[in-house]
Amino acid sequence: MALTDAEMKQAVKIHKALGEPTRFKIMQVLAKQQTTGMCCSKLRAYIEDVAVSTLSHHLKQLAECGLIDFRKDGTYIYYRVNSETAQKFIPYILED
Amino acid sequence: MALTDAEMKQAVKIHKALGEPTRFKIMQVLAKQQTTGMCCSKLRAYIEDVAVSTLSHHLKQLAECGLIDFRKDGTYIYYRVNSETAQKFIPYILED
DNA sequence: TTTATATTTCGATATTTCTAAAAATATAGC
DNA sequence: GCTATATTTTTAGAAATATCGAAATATAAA
Repeated sequence: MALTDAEMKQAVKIHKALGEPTRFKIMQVLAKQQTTGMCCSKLRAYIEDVAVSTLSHHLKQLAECGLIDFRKDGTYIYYRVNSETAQKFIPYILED
Repeated sequence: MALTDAEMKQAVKIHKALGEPTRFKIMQVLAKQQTTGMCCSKLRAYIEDVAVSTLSHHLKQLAECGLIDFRKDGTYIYYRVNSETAQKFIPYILED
């Protein structure tokens, strides 16, 4: 591969993001809903007790490092795994 | 893959370890010295200004999550990447 | 046994991160 | 316009982490 400087910085951010149990769990849940995506409040049902605001912070961090994408639809925002980034840096999370 | 509970915990630890620039750099340096391994003081020459004690802490953390192994030889301790763990969780770091 | 070198552990401090409540923003429907 | 719902941003405190220097440990060599 031979990472560029930018890719190395992204890699560190990605690992930092995944190095926290709640965010790791979020990624696992989203990895199973690849196609449709999932909104913040629905995601919350899958995650152990955590405030919505906290969840929002985590989602922001996952989005900032490129691990997830989102699309707005009315008042909802649907989040889903960015499979290109995931495939590149953490392929194991996409495997069944 | 379908990670076991223990593997998920290890994965979080691994990502936390790599989510810090100095430790990420250490892994990159060690990934190039696969066969021989490298001792703490030699490693230091490759890493930006950091105290030996700090380097030691980082190496301990990388070893605890299974990313690196070490072998003692006199007063030296040679560290090297655990390629099985690396291949499983962060294969990209082993490529070229 | 003394000296030198390599590494780790301890203790203290500075910084970062996580978390949640409250306030703010955005959109939809009435 | 007002109300309700979904989400984000702000703020602040608590907990975790990174860092270093000094002391401790381990081994080798003189």
